Amino acid sequence: MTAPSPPPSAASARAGADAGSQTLQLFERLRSAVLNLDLMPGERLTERGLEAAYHASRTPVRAALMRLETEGLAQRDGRGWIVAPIDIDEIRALAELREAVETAAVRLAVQRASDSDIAGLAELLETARPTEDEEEVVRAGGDFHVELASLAGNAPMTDAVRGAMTRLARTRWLEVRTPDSREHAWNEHRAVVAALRARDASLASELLATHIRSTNERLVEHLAGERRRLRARGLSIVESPTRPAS
Amino acid sequence: MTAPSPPPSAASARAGADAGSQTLQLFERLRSAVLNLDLMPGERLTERGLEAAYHASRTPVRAALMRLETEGLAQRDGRGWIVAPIDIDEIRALAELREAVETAAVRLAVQRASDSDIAGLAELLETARPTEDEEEVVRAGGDFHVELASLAGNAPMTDAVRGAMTRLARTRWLEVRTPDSREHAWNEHRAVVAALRARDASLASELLATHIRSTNERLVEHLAGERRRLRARGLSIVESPTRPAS
DNA sequence: TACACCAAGTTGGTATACCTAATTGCAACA
DNA sequence: TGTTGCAATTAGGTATACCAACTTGGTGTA
Repeated sequence: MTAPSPPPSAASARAGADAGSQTLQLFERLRSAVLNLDLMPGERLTERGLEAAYHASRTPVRAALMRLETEGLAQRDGRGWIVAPIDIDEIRALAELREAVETAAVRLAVQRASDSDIAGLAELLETARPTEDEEEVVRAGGDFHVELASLAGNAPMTDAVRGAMTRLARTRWLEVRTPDSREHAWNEHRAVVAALRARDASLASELLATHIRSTNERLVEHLAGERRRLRARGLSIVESPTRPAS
Repeated sequence: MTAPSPPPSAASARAGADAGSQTLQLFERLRSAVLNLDLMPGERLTERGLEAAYHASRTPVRAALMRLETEGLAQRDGRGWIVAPIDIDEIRALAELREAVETAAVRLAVQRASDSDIAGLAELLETARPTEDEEEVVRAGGDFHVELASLAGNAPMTDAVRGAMTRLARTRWLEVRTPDSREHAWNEHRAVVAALRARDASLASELLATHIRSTNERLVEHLAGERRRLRARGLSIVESPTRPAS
């Protein structure tokens, strides 16, 4: 196992220095490595390997792995750890969850969001528009959905959406490859904001549901179609039999 | 801090013996202590105190605390830890999340659940009926909703419902105090199963939404009303200003 | 009496040593 | 040649020592 990110030059063992910073930084670095596919889905992770690669001791490594596990980015594999595989069934399931939660959230947002809240969301959308940087587009797309959900003023709902977007983050970069689909998604986002601004809960909800569903369908089709090609690039995509419960 | 559960008589430091068992047992004991209110909401937890009280070392204590944090049963408080307070706004928010997720789940269950799946759920309901033990009723009530959600065959949805029920577990015992409300909730559960059996998605969804909403309203009213009395019993209930996001 | 200041204790963060289970490799034997 | 068995290695689980930040209590001075 090699260090996916350049290790800090002087990560000397300053025990206890600026509390939590070490653990948080390590977590962020591991998280980025997983999301950037520097650590490939399905890859084995060993605590001692990460310890060496990131110049941290096992305690913060374990803490980071546990946090990654709760985010669905790492999993236990027997006694050990693996980077969470990309699971096409999970992607489908998360889309269903998102549709349920986000449509409910936007209905609440219609009631609760202030005009300035909505203006802020619209602004976020506008500033994200011109970006050509793919990574930035993906991040902005995820942010939009999280910000939209947050207008419901319901923290657990926001957390649920954020969690789903995190789990989907590694695959969503696939969907924005073409400028077409990029433009398409952006227009749908704008339509949702317009309906929200018009305080039309049913329209906003319906537009959002359609957006989530269609975007996900394209993504899943793409993933299934490109499966062979992606595998050749070292990215394996599993398809677990639908498990009724976790 | 005293040991809320009887410490194991011979919890000698058998390092590494039966892997994970120590950590899991500690987690379960801490979790039970929180859910049983042996550790009171808002109470300070220190890693060294728990280490001493439960005869475990800090490593599994920290792991257990981190897991409790992801379940919403413990929180960071500055550098330290506290048992998660009972937050009436969080309860309201979780009810909204549940309504969104569970109604969507039951609609999916109408399409996907087999007759035997539904029969199993009905059986769970029947066997839970005669129980007079309050704690058992609460557990069964939570189990019902989780099992119902699981019939959608969507693991993230099931996890979301389970997580919400866990966060609500410490307050739900309040709602079943009267045989009336107990009976009431049980009847509503039965009606949902009947609609599910009849493959009537809209009816099942509507019944479930009403059930969740009305049960939660009763609970929140009760909590607000009994706030003073509960505080006298050492149970403080906070009401955080609605935070738009976590 | 009030307040500034310092020392001791407490606490979470980190590093690391040790334990046992599981895996791996090789060798001896059938 | 295939299989069994043991030893070395690896890896996660656990215990614990040490660090720095923070808290607390008391003391001495203004």
